[in-house]
Amino acid sequence: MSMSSNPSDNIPDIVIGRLPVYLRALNRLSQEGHEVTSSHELGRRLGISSAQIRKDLSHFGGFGKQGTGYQIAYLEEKLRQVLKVTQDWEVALVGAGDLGSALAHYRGFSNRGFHITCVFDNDPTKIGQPVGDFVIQPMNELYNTVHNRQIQLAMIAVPAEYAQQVADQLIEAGVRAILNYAPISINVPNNVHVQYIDPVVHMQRMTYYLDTQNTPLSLK
Amino acid sequence: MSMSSNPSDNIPDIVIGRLPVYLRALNRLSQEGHEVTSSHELGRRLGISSAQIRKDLSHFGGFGKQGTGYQIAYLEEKLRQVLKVTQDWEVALVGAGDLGSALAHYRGFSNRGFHITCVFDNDPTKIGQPVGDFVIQPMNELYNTVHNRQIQLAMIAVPAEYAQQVADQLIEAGVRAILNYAPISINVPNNVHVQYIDPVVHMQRMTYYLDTQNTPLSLK
DNA sequence: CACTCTTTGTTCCATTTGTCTCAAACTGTG
DNA sequence: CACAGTTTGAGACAAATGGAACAAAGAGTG
Repeated sequence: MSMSSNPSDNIPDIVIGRLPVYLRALNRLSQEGHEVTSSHELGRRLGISSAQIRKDLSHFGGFGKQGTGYQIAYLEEKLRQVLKVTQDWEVALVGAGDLGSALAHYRGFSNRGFHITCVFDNDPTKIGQPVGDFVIQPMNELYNTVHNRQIQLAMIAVPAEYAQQVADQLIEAGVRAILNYAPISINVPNNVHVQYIDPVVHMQRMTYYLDTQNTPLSLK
Repeated sequence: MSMSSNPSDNIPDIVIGRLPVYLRALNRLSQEGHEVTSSHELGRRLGISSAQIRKDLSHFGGFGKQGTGYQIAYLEEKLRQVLKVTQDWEVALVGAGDLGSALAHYRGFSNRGFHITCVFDNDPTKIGQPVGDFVIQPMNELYNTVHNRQIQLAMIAVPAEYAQQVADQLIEAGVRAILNYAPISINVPNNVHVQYIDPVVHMQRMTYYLDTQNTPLSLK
């Protein structure tokens, strides 16, 4: 019973989805010099009820102590174990346009355990060009590179019309989790996970709540 | 009763959150030359049950026809009305680093109705520099610019340690919806909406489901 | 050591969310 | 115009999610 993070426990996806947010808040708390925290403090920072935080964490074991709260360093370590981010992960990037290049240069990945170690594009003028510490490879090298290195994570940063076929190729090569920046939904088998980042979708989720007013735009 | 998108109906947030995804799929269907679709077809494309799509849409009125399905152009228009994206929206961008610059240059916004029309940064060496069609403004101009133009939408692309104070300034100037790229949770009043984009969080939501294996990394 | 204060983890309950089912409506065909 | 085949939208039901409440455990105080 001391085993934590047993996938057979069938933890709801929605709970897993919150854990990275908790982890991020804990990182910050320890950066700020704190050593202990409570579900109440975390909840206040995150805008989540303290009961929910306690319940979420209790799925994986009792990490806190009554009367005291949670030892931040300890809880961070435990959450990293649950999320499997104690190890580093290699990530394949497909698409070396504006967005892909920005992702390749983004400094926020490596210090949190994700390393883009190969970049693919189908544009002949880009192939061979350096991006970050690597060289852009042609698409026909995708299978071998990803398969041989057993890369399980990929980011898609190609136009929408290519996203599905890129996803198919990645999955065939062994990728099991995709962060999709292309503005389109993709179909994948049940054992493959997808997360979507489309800024416009995120914006459209908020405009519903705003006041309509004819902002006079001098835009062509 | 012919009014759609009455906020007093109190539509669940989770329903609103799916509408932009439906809209995106409809855009694509019409691009592909289709004129009608069905909840079944949409569901297949999006990996969502057809019943859910019908129920979500029925919150806003009967947009379909039995035996036929949905007229794509009509449903697109209706969803745009519900989401209030028939009009264009001005967006303020705070932070002109790598990420902010990439956002300012991203072409995917304007053709979907979002226009970044001002950019702010606190770095004296950046102020006055052109970014896209605009010039980077100092932070002390934020209030007047945002307030005078009645800008309701903003993106935060500054380091985590500045995100909260930037959010506070934006809200004071009248912003009601924030797309936060800073890797930190921010506290806002109830009438202000926030969406988060943190690629690492999205990645960490997937590693839980992957096989741990010591990928031998030759990374320092 | 008694007493107060704090906080966790669990259980129970209310609410929310999603799915199933089906009557009614529409199309197309012969 | 009858009939077979689709598909919507609504209502009933089931599953999931979130929150309230509380016993138990620990810390601090005098």
